[in-house]
Amino acid sequence: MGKKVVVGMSGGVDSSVAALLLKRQGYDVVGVTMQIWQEESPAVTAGQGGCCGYDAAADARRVAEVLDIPHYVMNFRREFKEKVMDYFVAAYLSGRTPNPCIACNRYVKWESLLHRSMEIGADYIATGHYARIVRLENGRYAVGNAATAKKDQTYALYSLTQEQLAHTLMPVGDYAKEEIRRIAEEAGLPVAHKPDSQEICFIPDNDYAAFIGREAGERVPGQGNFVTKDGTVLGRHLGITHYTVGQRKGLNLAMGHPVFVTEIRPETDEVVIGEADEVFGTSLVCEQINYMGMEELRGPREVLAKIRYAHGGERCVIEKIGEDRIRCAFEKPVRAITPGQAVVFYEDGYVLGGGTIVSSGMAD
RNA sequence: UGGGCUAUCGCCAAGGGGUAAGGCACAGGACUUUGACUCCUGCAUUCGCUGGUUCAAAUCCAGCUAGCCCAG
Repeated sequence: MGKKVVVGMSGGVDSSVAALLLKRQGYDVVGVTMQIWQEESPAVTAGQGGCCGYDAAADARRVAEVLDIPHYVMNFRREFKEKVMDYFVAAYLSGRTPNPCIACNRYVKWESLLHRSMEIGADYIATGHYARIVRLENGRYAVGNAATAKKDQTYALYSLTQEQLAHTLMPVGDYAKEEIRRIAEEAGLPVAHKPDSQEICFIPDNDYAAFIGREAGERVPGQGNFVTKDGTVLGRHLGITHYTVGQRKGLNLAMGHPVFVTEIRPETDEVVIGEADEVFGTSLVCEQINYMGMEELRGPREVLAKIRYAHGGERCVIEKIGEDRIRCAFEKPVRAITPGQAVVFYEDGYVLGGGTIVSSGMAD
């Protein structure tokens, strides 16, 4: 028997094929579906696919049967609630825009799932992410770009530690999405044509402001003013949790031309509105750094940085400006640098590291 | 209550006799394992009200109403 690997099976095509590929490679594969959030009625979540849909466990079990591998369901609801949902709400309450997928990967999928998998004797955990684990010349592990830039998910994986990477497999990263679907189809997997996941899994109706309202109750900031950079009041807004930097829709401001959120001020409950060109910035500062491909950042270094999922990346120079603080100066202005979102640094197609954006700026 | 001006979609705004542009906002969809952005589609049988002229009026005429400006 080969090495034992626990595959996190979401019930979607990608993780199903991950299990299939690993089995073919000779691994001793165990399928595990994580229960992570309190399921709503089937009517609400029906049709949700991929990452954490309602019928996740059922679909995963059917796939496991076809693959003839054992399948278990592990309860991670407490971890998910604390590390993902609570973090998500707290970030919005303080005027930042969180990325729950990154938190879920870091704390639930890797910390919790990996630990429990080790406990049951696994050598690795595997997921259906479109990314590759690479070993660099400096001996360090890093997440490398998937074969298909279209689905690349390295951005959401920048926070993994060396230890975690050493015990992680991502077999799907070598293929394009179409190839994965074709493999699933040829193998007769019942989820071959299941739609891709999208939106925030624990907010099926996508009304995240309402979700925050239910979760935080009295703590939700009330209405405030829309103001211009120089303080002119343009109107009232529904509360800062309803907005994010770069946002245009839902402002209800008929200025004659599109206007955007350029800043959120939690201290005064103000949402600053500006022109399209005012949402661009040329620098940012990030914290809570995770070093991946590089062991440490000593001098200034030119890298490619992504400031959101699905961002093509922009050349910039990163420089350490404090313990756990990096400043990033972009070659060209980038749009909507948003506190709370992650910035991920790349070099030669792999992740050097990344952090959480705390502020943005123009010029130097 | 002397004079002048203006009244067209939620906001701004074309149109000056031939059968209601456009922008913003808004709604729906696409895209998307985060929020956004972006893209596509939709959005006044009707032009302050009432009459009149005309084959035909948002467009011309009259009265009314409302708002604005200048005088007082």
